[in-house]
Amino acid sequence: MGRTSDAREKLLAAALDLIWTSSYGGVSVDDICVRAGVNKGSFYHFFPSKSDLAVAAYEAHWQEKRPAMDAVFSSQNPPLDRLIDWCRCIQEGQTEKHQQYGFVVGCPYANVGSELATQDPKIRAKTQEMLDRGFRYIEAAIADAQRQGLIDVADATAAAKQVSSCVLGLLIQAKIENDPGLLSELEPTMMRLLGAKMVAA
Amino acid sequence: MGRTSDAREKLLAAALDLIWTSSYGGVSVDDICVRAGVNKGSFYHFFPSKSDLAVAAYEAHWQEKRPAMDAVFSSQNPPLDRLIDWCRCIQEGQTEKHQQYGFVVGCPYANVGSELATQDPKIRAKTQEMLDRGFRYIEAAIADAQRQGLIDVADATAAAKQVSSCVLGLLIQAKIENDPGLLSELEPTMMRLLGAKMVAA
DNA sequence: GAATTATTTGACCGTCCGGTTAACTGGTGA
DNA sequence: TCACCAGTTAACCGGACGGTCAAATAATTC
Repeated sequence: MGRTSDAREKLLAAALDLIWTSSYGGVSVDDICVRAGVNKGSFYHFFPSKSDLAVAAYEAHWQEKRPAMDAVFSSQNPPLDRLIDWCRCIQEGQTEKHQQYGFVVGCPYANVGSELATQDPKIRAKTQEMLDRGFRYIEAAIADAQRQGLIDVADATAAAKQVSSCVLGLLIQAKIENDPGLLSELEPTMMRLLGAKMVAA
Repeated sequence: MGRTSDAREKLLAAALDLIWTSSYGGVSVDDICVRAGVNKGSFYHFFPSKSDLAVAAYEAHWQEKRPAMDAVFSSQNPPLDRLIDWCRCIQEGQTEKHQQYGFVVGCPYANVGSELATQDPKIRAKTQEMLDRGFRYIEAAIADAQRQGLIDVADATAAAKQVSSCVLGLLIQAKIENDPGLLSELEPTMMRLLGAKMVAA
């Protein structure tokens, strides 16, 4: 009944792309509509507000990236390799964006979270939820590594918190210095934090 | 010749306060003028643009905080104590802001840097400069600690980079979760990263 | 093919945005 | 004392902002 449309999906993709490479406040609803090739009226047919679109866009982005995360953090993969592979994914992803846009763009969730944490409770909570989903992968990998005696940590959950914070921090630093090269420190920082037993490559 | 005025200082203080607790994009020139009790015409008498005010406000903030930093990082203070004291300063500062405003506000420099890195080159560069000033204190403390055999690091500069990234990351995380309690991890994360020899408190 | 309904269209709204202007004011230095 | 000029005032600008709406349209179901 009624006609069908891909306008919703086009809006989600346009919003993610524009906000990620700029900022929430720096992108207008008109900008998003133009990029998506959709009229403003249609925008408000699908989303009640700009912030609702943002929340939906982050959810959609996660659903798209989830299979890749599941692959990297598969229990088939040795725990420390999961973390190392993930570091490489981040580094490659950011390097690609840097080549595309001329900027290190950072973590899409942390970007808006940091921008709007004190202004928009809905977006703050969503950002927290998104980051928590990533956190659980790290936590599981670290817990496995701990069980297998590969690392030297007392509390796997606390260590995972430290690791995820450091990743966030390095991404911000790389964004501010606009230097994707900083991300080569991702893996060594992580391993040092975990007291990983060094093995020859 | 001509009259004198404290409007400039009032504008700097208002801008820092409002932008820190909200965001660059979330605060208008009018907001800043109202808070400062100054007319818009006066604003543009002292500053050519909003972003120029922001840059000046961060510079002023640093000059104000600099004596405290010099005290904490004094060479009189043992190297690891400098870092520990600094962690406590951050924690106390953020807790105070949290009580005042109901929000963890994070690092003022990193906030705008992250928001505008891809949009405003002048602000990106200034943010990088501000963070680098802080970095040098850390670097010096870590180099001293290394010389005194208090920590286990190969490259003091690289270790300082890791430490400052982790601090930034923890601040972002605390802001997004709006929980100043996360900042109690500041010191343990740092010490772990440095391979500090544990001493009884 | 008719009835239904999801989608599209684009003009429109009031407000706020960063920034400008020109006339005015009053403290300061000579 | 008085000329000078840094600082103040408030009205003003064009355009962009997030959001609304009623009419038009097309796909789907029966």
